[in-house]
This record gives sequence, C-alpha cells and structure tokens, in this order.
Amino acid sequence: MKWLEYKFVIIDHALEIYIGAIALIFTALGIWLTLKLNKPKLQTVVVEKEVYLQKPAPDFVPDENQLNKMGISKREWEVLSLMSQGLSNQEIANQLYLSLNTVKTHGSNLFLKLDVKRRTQAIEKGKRMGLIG
Amino acid sequence: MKWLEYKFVIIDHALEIYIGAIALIFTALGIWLTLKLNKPKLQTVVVEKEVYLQKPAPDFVPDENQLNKMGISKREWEVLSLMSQGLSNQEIANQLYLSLNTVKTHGSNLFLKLDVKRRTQAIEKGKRMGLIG
DNA sequence: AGTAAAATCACCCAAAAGTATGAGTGATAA
DNA sequence: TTATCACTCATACTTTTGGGTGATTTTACT
Repeated sequence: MKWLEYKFVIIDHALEIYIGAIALIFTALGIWLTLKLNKPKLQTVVVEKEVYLQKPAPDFVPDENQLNKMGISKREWEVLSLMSQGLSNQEIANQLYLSLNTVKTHGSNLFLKLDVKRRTQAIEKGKRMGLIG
Repeated sequence: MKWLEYKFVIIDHALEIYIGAIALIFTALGIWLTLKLNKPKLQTVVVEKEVYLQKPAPDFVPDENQLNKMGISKREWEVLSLMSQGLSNQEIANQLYLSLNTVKTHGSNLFLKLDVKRRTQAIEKGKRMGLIG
C-alpha cells in the first residue's frame, strides 16, 4: 500500500508543495527575466600587444654636411629615407607622387653617390653616416 | 475604522498575499542568482603598448625571447642578419655555404614569421624588435 | 638671359628577389 | 615507431630592383 502512503504525504503537505512549486516557478521566472533583460555584461580583457617603436628620434634631421659632401639631393634623400622604412619603389612613387621610373632614377643616382650596389647597402650606409634615422 | 477594513482585507486574502509574497521573493532570488552566477561576456580589447628599445649594445646578442616568440630559427636569423648588412641572397649563400635556393627558402619563411613582404621590411622590423644589431 | 643642377619620366634589358610547391634528410619528442 | 621540425635543395614562375640611355622640364644662380 505504498501508493496510499504517498497519497497521504501529498495531501498532508499539499500546501507546502504548492508553495514550493510557486517558489520554483517564480525563481525560474526571475532567472528568465534577468537573462532576457539584463544586457550582456562586458568584461574587458586587456591584451597587451607590443608595438615596436623607433628609438625616440622623431625630430631626426639628416646630417647636412654629409648630404652636401656626398652630393645627395633632397629627392634622393627622401627616396633613401622611404627605402629604409621598407617601402618598395612603387610605394615610394605613390607616396611622393612620382612615377616608378623617377623613383628608380633617384635610386640609381643615390647608389652611385653612396657607392653601393643595392638598396639594403644604401640603407646600411645611410644609417652609419647619419643620413637617415 | 480604516485599519479594521484593512485587517479584513489582509485576512480575507491572506493566502493570496502569502503566495504573492513568495512569488516576489523567489523571483528576486532568481534574479539574484542569475546576476551572481551568470558569467560576464568577454570582450577583448587590444591595447597597444609602446615598447621602447634601447640602442643595441656594441657586443650585440639577439634577443632570444623575441626569437623564440617569433619562432625564428637559427638559420633564419643568420640570413636576416646578413641581409641587414646589405648582402644579396647569393652572397649570403656563399657566406653560409648554402645554395641560393636555400637562402631564398629561409628568407621566405622569415618574412612569413616577421609578417613582412620584403627584405627591407624584415631588416627594419628585425632591428626594432632587437633581433639584429 | 644663360647656364647648371635637379627633377621628371620613358623604354629596354638584365639581375635579383620573392612565391609556390614538393621533396629528402637527420634529430628529436611523443 | 611515428610524428614533428629544422634544414637542405630543386624547379618553375612572378615581381621587384637595378643599369643604361635619352629626353624634357624646373629651379637656382650668376
């Protein structure tokens, strides 16, 4: 007669069960409400990304003496400078509003004056001579 | 005798009020629970941190941490180093007793790891990161 | 005004650099 | 033993760079 006992339990505690059910239901309601209405919280996770900067030499001025001594013109210096920043000839042309051919010409003349064969050498030498930063 | 009426109201609707109170309480519980337990959504905010590097010491040693972080191998570093000295791929090959093709391979892999397109960019970035002197 | 240097650009050609793909070896870690 | 990785090298192809030459235009200076 287990089922009978069970029935009695239910009856005996009908109110408590009822209340419990209500509690459950409204707890759920609260949860649902909160989830629905509460704007998703943002947690900011700071991820430090290292940005490699040039040594504070923002106000770099080329060594005028050296430039004159080498007979390097303004345009040639500009090209050298952009070369040292890793730009291609085409990119330099775009930046200075020149044709690719003109940049090449400046480049060639530059290499002659610096007595180097390649742009990488020009960069290296230019830095050592204080022509570029 | 307002207070009496009020009392009657309370008594008359005691159960309903009781249930209502329970509903309120547990709704609040649900809200509280949810606020407590609901994990905040994640938002990653990338903050760029400026990292100033000092001028490479005369007795330059590559930054092992950086090399490891970038996954740059010994050979790749050697190639980068010689590139920065203005050597051509062929000259690098001769110097390291490698074939031109091998140097090119190292170069390409290096560019991938440094996320650059040209040797001049690799040199520039390598210097700023303290990989080369 | 005349001249020289600088700047611009073009065309052609060659060399160097870079990309893509595959592949073999040796050392080392799972 | 298998898997991974650095290293080596090759072939084929594309792009970039550099050399040589010549030309026109600007700019600066006597």
